[in-house]
Amino acid sequence: MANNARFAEVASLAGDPARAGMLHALMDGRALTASELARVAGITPQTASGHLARLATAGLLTVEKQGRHRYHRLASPSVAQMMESIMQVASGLEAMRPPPVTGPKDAALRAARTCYDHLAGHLGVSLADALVAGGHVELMQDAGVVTDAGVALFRRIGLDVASLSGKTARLFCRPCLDWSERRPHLAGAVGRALCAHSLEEGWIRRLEGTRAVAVTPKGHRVFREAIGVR
Amino acid sequence: MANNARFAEVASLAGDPARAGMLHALMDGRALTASELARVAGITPQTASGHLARLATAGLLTVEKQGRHRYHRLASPSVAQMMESIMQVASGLEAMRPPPVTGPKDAALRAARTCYDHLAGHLGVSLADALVAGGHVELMQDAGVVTDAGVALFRRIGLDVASLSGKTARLFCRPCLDWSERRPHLAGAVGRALCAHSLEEGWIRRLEGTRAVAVTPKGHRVFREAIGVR
DNA sequence: AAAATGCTTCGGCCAGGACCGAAGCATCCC
DNA sequence: GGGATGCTTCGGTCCTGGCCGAAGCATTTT
Repeated sequence: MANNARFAEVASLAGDPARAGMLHALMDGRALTASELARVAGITPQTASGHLARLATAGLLTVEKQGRHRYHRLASPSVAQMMESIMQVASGLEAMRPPPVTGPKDAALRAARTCYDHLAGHLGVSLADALVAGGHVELMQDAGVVTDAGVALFRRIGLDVASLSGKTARLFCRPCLDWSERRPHLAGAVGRALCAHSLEEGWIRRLEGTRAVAVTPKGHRVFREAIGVR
Repeated sequence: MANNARFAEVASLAGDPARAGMLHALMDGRALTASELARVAGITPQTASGHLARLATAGLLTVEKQGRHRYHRLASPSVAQMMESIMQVASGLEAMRPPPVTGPKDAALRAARTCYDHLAGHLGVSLADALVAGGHVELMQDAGVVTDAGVALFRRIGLDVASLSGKTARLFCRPCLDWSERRPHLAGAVGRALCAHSLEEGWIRRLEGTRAVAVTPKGHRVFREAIGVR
């Protein structure tokens, strides 16, 4: 079965610690240079170069040449979703394994981070909870929809979710199980839009070099007063 | 980052061709013995035993001892979903790679197969298409719902989907991109129920030793007349 | 031009792990 | 009991692939 070979190729590509580290670093959707990726993976540039070449020719990454830099990013959202689902399984094991070693950097990640294109961590889960509690979103295991009240709420904070909808009248969002909180948060078109909007409006901002984000004072206010978090 | 190690462990576990083959064989949700799995992977029982032990201690598989047989199955749906998402990425690459080598066995798989707990392949996609065309299901990229007309349709063929719904009034189903057809089919609670019901009613039956299924004459009739396939 | 920076290619080292044959336990059957 | 059958453990071979140092290109800077 030729398919099996491709499957194994992709999985083993993600299965090397150094490459996994680099892929993780790219999970926030940005493009990073080869040297930056070498640093986060803790390997020399030569070694990283080899890894990146393999990932690129396999189609997991796309490379953009710019001057003497080469910017790497995940080739598609489906790669990010694959990463998420592997994390999902990996964190599931964690439950019955040695205690979670939580460093200070880890704490920031747990508090709030981006999950490729949407918000995750404690912040992501809190937002989802508040939206569900307020009747703005209905979530189930496999899918979710934004209610009419939800559409109104999003418009109030300056986000026109109605324009995200395709031919259908309904507005869907995808629940995404959080590996640290073990509860669903908002992904899909709505989650992506909310995350992007929050960055634009300055409600959150990225922390240098990680996927972690910080909630600004303005963001605290909006999330609490408009959405009802906490 | 300790998480990274777990991630890499899981991915590399899936990244070995022999193990990938065994995991694939288990994607229909059934439990298989060690020797059966050794055969599908094309390796000796000793080698398979080692692989299975690793997969089990890592938590990807659960083992059930029964007499002198040991039955192995995927530990959880999240493992199946991980497999799906890796297949997704792997088949994405296929687009720009050598032509798909389609053997006769592959043809059966493309026609109709189970994807862990729901129907995929040409059959799965056709069913989804027909349900959407008939206004029984609304599908978008991230999620889908069964309409009132859909609930009635499912009841007509003896499937009480209303009982699947949790606390919410709505009935969700998850779209799952098909690796052979490149189009979405029905997964999630509704997809699972439809697949199980079809097996019970004898509309489809499993082909020995693979994930492929055959549509029976009775099944052809039901799918065509009640759901409007083809 | 010359030097610095970012990245890649080459060559060689080394460890992890995939594989099988043989042997050892269990369990079931006669 | 004796003999199949299913599975595992052990020991040993072999090869893939990850890693780095050194050298080689390409681009930008001085």
